[in-house]
Amino acid sequence: MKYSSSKENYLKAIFHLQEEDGVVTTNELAAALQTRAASVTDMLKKLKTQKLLLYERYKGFRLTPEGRKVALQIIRKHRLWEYFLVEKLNFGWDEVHEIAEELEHISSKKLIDRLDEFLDFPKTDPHGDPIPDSNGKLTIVRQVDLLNLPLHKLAEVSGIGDQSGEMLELLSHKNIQLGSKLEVKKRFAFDNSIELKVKNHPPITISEHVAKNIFAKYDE
Amino acid sequence: MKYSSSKENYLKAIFHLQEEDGVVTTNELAAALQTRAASVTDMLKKLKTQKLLLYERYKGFRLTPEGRKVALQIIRKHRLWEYFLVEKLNFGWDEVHEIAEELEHISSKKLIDRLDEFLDFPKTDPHGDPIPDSNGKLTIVRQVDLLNLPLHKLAEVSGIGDQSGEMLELLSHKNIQLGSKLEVKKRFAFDNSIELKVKNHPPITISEHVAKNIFAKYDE
DNA sequence: AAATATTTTTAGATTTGTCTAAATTTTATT
DNA sequence: AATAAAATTTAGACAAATCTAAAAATATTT
Repeated sequence: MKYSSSKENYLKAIFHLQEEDGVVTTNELAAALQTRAASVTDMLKKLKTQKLLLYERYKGFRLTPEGRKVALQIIRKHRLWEYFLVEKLNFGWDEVHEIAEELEHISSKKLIDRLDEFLDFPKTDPHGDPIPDSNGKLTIVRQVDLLNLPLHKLAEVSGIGDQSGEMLELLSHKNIQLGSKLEVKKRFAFDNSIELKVKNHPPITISEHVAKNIFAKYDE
Repeated sequence: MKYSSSKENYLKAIFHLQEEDGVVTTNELAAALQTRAASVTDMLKKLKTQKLLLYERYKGFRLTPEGRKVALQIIRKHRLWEYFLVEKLNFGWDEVHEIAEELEHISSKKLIDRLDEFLDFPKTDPHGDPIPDSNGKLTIVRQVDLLNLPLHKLAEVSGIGDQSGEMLELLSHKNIQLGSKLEVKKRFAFDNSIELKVKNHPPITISEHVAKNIFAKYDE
């Protein structure tokens, strides 16, 4: 089935807001799409008749499995094009969004699968967001602090909580930086300290306090 | 200025029909765009108010310089995307047209100039049609038989008139085939025979009769 | 040049997506 | 629980692009 660019944009926006908030409201969606609440209501009714949305007036709405599938295809296209623009055409990661907003509505599935192959099946876009695969399956990337990272799970450092000079000095000494690949080797119940293995470096130990302030992401 | 996909399609179709026929009629255009004559008239009026078309009712129409410029930008985009699809994504030359019909309406000029660079500034698309440059300038490709090919002008064999077995045998022996790059080194007034240099082969001589049946294209 | 045929245009409708303003429903507050 | 506030929906309108059917202009044939 083919849908208009406008419908695709609604589906995509609902999907994203659903992820964030759990529930989506008409006003929220209107704000996200830079349009009016009345226009949103109109479109919700259309999406409902096409069975892309479960919707009852005044009672809120959410995507059907089919609506979710369509949304994921758009997101796949958006993120693959962004990757292409940055990696092949040398755009900066901050200037690709607008162009990808247009490219994501090109309909050919074959095109996007070939592009995926050409780019060597990237797993995330230039902003670090995951790219759904050809079947619309999204590898969920969990982001947790190191206290909650499962044992022996390979993860990538994606954020630092306390960014004080002291913390950064400590991290630098322990060879931990954004993008570092690491895994938790052992936890000590006595003081909740953690033994870590950072890729290409010898094992180290960090305190509970430090562990709480390092965030890492991993495939589910 | 940005124009709707529909307007861009009209401009492109008028440009192509103008090239072919010199004059374009409402019915012709309707046929080319798979639409009705009444719809064409409606759009012609809109294009006129936007100064993209010179048009008087019942009296025919033609593009203004501005309309031509817009048409050439669309054609540039179409052909660059076709080249990309064939050269980078391994599509067959016969399956790219439809996809390029969508891609040609992506608006970013920066995108298309970067793509051009990425593709190493190709001069023609996979069908051999010329790609307008960033300023909308179209390198006109002349196709002539070898009797009329200017001396020392590098050209590419693009067609064979007499396709008899005898002719093909002769061509094969002389290492001439579709796509061969060649130039005329000398003409002999005595019998109108021609000395040719085919790329990567020693010089050869062909008769007037043979020369008349080989067509080649070159940049003007 | 009159009659006929063809082409082109107009008039009026339709569809998609949007809008404003008013009405309705739900939620929050006194 | 009554009232006020906020959110949502309806009603009616508009622009873009298209359509059908009828009218007008041009071209062709007798």
